[in-house]
Amino acid sequence: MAEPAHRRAETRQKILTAAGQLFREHGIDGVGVDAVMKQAGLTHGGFYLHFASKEALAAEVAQTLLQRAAEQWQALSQTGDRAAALEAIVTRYLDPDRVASGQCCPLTTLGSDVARRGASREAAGGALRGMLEALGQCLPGRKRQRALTALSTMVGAVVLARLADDAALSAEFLKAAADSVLPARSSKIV
Amino acid sequence: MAEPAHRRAETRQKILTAAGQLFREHGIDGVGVDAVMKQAGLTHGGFYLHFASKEALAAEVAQTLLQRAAEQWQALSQTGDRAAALEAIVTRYLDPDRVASGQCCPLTTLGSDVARRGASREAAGGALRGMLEALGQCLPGRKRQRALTALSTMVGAVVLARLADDAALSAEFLKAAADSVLPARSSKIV
DNA sequence: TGTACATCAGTGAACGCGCGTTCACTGATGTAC
DNA sequence: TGTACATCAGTGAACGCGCGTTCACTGATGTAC
Repeated sequence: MAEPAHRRAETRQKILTAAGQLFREHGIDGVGVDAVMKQAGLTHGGFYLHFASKEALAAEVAQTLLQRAAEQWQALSQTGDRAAALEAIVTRYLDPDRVASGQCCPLTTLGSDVARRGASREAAGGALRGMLEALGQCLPGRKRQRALTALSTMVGAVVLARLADDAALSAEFLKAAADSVLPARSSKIV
Repeated sequence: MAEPAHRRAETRQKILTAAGQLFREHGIDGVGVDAVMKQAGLTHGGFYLHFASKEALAAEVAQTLLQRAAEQWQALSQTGDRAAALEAIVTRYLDPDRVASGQCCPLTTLGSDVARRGASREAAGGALRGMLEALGQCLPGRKRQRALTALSTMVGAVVLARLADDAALSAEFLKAAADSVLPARSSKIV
């Protein structure tokens, strides 16, 4: 089988995945169409069979990644008890290996690219609202206030960890953020 | 008078200032040498009398802005009592007007540019250490831990405020971060 | 089952624009006499 | 004080590379008979 339409969609997906990886690693301006296609195992000419322009690809990548991130948080926030859900979200988000690879939150890796292009501004807004909602469901007390602070702390920690020039400082940021957002944890661990 | 050497240094400074403004606003890749020179009131040809390349300019801009930011924090942290110093640092950093303009912390506006270019990586590290030190001097208790968290929260709040697609959400992030870093304040204001 | 044809995803050479960089020239400023 | 000359910051046209985009072509896959 492998009907043509199916193969086509598969190739399109391969391009999206390749771009998602490279854009987060080197920024949208730091990656050419040819590099994306090469990573996807294709040659650059075929790109325009799947996307109208590089800018259109960038917008779709940003939107897809942001939406997926928010959905993952919301899924996690609805399983198990609140404390466990929060811990799952936070430890995954602040995992040093994920931060070191380009796999981490698109807010931190594509944030400035998105902020500057009008394109996916509202996708970013939607993702922010989704993530705040998910956090709010896991947090006790003044949910809104705490969710806003927790998200800021986590995003800041990842940004700073990626910026720090030595691994020890990076780890300090991630650990301090986790301890701050998960108050119970500081006694659990040690 | 206006000896030639003096004028030359003045022009160089004008270019640095123009670049600092434009790079923070549109990203390093989003601004051409001609735009920088135009903003400085010159034509693009003269650029290479002052800098070896655009990349060299970018490195110097990043380093200058990062260093200045750290020095300002350190200066503030040594004046007055601790609580006042902390409040001065935090309210200035999270001022909505400064965030909305490109004037805010270079960590948040040039962060990803710096992280990706090897160039000014260690300047960023130095700035981080300086800012943590300044914060630590103003905070009570477990200084290191608190400084790491406070910096993450403030940086994250600014990043998210710039990313949010509506002004109300931006303001929420900034206010929540200020209230979180300045615990006394939540009762003061209301 | 086998052959001829149609479709279309993918190829890779070529185009052209933008931008970083160079360079011959200008013109203002400071110096020598 | 005035004139001729030297210096050099700044000008703007031109160059060339990189990269986004186009297009004529290929070759594999599926269909008709």
